[in-house]
Amino acid sequence: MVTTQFSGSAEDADISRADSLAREIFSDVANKWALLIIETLGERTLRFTELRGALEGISHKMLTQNLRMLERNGLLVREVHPTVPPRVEYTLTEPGQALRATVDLMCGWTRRYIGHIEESRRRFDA
Amino acid sequence: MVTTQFSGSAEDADISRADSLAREIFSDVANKWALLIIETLGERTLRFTELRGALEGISHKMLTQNLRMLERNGLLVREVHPTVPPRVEYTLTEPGQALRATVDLMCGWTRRYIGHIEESRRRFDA
DNA sequence: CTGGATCCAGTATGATACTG
DNA sequence: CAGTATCATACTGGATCCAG
Repeated sequence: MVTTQFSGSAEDADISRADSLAREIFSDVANKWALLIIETLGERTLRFTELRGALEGISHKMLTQNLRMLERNGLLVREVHPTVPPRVEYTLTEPGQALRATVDLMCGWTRRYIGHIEESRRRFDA
Repeated sequence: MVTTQFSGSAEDADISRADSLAREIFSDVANKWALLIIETLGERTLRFTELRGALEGISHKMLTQNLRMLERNGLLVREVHPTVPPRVEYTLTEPGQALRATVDLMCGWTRRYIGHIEESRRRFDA
């Protein structure tokens, strides 16, 4: 990944820069709420409050922070309708949709191994 | 996922229990270090110190914590060789390997969109 | 409705020292 | 080498209040 490592040439500086950037992106994206937002927004465009309801358990602040972060990375777009009261909609971009595909797989993985894991935990906790 | 929701029947309790378990698993797994460990260990069995070297930036404590958590969930096995000095090896299980496949995709995603993202960030930060 | 700002508690994390 | 325990600290995340 992340550890791309071809090295040896004169572009070492570029490579390590790209690596650290990849790390940074990975750290941004590889967190519970970010992935859950991507997953939820994958199905359809949602407003702030709708999203918050769908996520269940996320705080106002967390949602805002993560949305800003995802917007900054270009994974979603924020559309403000200048009405009153304001109406703001969040939509996944193409990169966001692409990421969503991988999140779907993780969700599928969870469903598939949930039994395994529950059993493993029982054994471990004993 | 996570939001499985068939509902309506008498097994609602079971379903919501499964959902909360799925949530829990997802929270465990969807974090930077856990995924990076899975990814690194995917290539081959490693010892504690090797793993720590490969990850670069992780503290002794964080590594231990995450390894315990992954072991508890049955994503990897911890093999202790009773020699002196001790030798402990960590290997991905089948569920672990399966998860690794999805992490690989995330890594691929990062590589593919790293340019997009860098550009998006520049625009956003202005 | 959306979201920024602030305050504060709880937790995560790192450094260090110690054991087998 | 691997791992635990302890401690100090930074940071995260939640609650609340205010504004457009």
